[in-house]
Amino acid sequence: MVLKGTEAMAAPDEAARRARSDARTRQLLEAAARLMERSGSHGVSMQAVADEAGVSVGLIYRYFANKQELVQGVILGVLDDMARLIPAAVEPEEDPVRRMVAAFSAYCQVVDDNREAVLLTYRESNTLDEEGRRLIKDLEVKTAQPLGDAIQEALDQGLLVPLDARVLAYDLLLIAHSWALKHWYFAPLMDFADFVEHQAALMLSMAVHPDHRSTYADLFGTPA
Amino acid sequence: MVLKGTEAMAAPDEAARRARSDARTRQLLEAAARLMERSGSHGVSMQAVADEAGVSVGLIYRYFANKQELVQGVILGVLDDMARLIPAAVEPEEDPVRRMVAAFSAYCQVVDDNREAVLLTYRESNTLDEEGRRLIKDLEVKTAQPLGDAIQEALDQGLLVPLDARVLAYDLLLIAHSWALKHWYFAPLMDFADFVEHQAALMLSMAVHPDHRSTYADLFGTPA
DNA sequence: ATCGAATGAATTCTGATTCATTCGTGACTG
DNA sequence: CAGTCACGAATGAATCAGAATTCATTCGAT
Repeated sequence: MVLKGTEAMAAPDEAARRARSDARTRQLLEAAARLMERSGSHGVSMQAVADEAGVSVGLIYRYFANKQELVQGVILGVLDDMARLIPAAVEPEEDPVRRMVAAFSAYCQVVDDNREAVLLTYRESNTLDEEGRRLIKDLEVKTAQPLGDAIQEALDQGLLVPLDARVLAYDLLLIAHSWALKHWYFAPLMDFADFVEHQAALMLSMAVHPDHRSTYADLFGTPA
Repeated sequence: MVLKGTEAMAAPDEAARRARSDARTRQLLEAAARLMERSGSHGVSMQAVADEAGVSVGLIYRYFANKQELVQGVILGVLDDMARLIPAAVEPEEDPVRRMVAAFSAYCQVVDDNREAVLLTYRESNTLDEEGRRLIKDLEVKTAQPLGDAIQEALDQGLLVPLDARVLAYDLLLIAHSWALKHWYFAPLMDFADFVEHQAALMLSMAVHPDHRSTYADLFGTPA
């Protein structure tokens, strides 16, 4: 009876504990992200993260085994955001070419919203262990998936010139990243909206089959 | 007379000193580059650099005020290589479109030869101070110059569709970098030669004016 | 004999990690 | 119902480690 009693209690207890623990984890990751997006993981001490989160250093070690795990958590958080937001943006579009543009725009938007975090991914992923790097690569490939799918669809429907969907998808992913990576170069030339429109127009003039260009005239913009 | 004598001596002395000092500087930078390209600047101690170069730690501080200056030296060295090699590769070509391809190929080649160093640039440039970052940005822009010039020439001769030369040049620079940045993704799909050909073909199908495509049929390759 | 070059042990700093201690809460008992 | 017991959560000062940097000393060439 006593045993059963503690078991019955245990379930809700356990749930409550997990909820509180998840909240703490999120709180710590948010604090770490705020700081690291500004100064990189090496520029941020565990003490600083603790201060930012309003807790003590020791507590961090209850939730993350060491600093590397904390950094990895921050990066995975950003990639998770992308993996959620991009499919959502693509979904409403019907036409494959318009899906391509939607995916690319959404990707750019997420990059713009997380510019520093994208840089963090490039800066820090090499400091992680093999396992961590694999996770990050897998997630990144996953974020490119909607774009790749749209391109493949468009190819299948004969809307594009012959090309390798995986390569084009990754080129575009990289160009979206470049809004963060080379912001110092692009930002003086154009604002974010121009960047997206211009790059999307380049992509389309490159990829869309000549027979179908007229269908998408509205997407081509008026460069230079 | 004594004064004049020491002055007369001073000139050759000074030259010899500078020569030896330059050699040391190069020796140290090469050792540092070898190590850092493998493990990033944070993974390499001054002691390790000294060992690799076969000198003592203290000596490094005679040539570089601190570690940051050493890291900065390594990065600037890579960019200097690029600034030298790329113009040389472009120079022999006459036709602007072929100059574009030559510049892009050369850029890719330098990236391939210095894959780890390119990564180093992305990883470490944020750890430098404002002055160092400015230097690096300036040099990077300079390496994109030959490509940008070729594009502008081609534009002026009406060989391309209307586009912004600066943006296209930087997109291509980034795609060349991607051979290092995303090597884990591209390398399983294709070898280096395929990468260059495929990406160059994409660029041309994007940029070359339809009226002139037939002129460059040999460059388009046969994708997918 | 002089002087810059080179050495490397000692010093200092920085910041990650630990752990003995305290806190807060919920449960049990008399 | 007050008292207190148990236990996980939280603290933060102390420890530890790993480098960066310094500097008193030695070396080698002119």
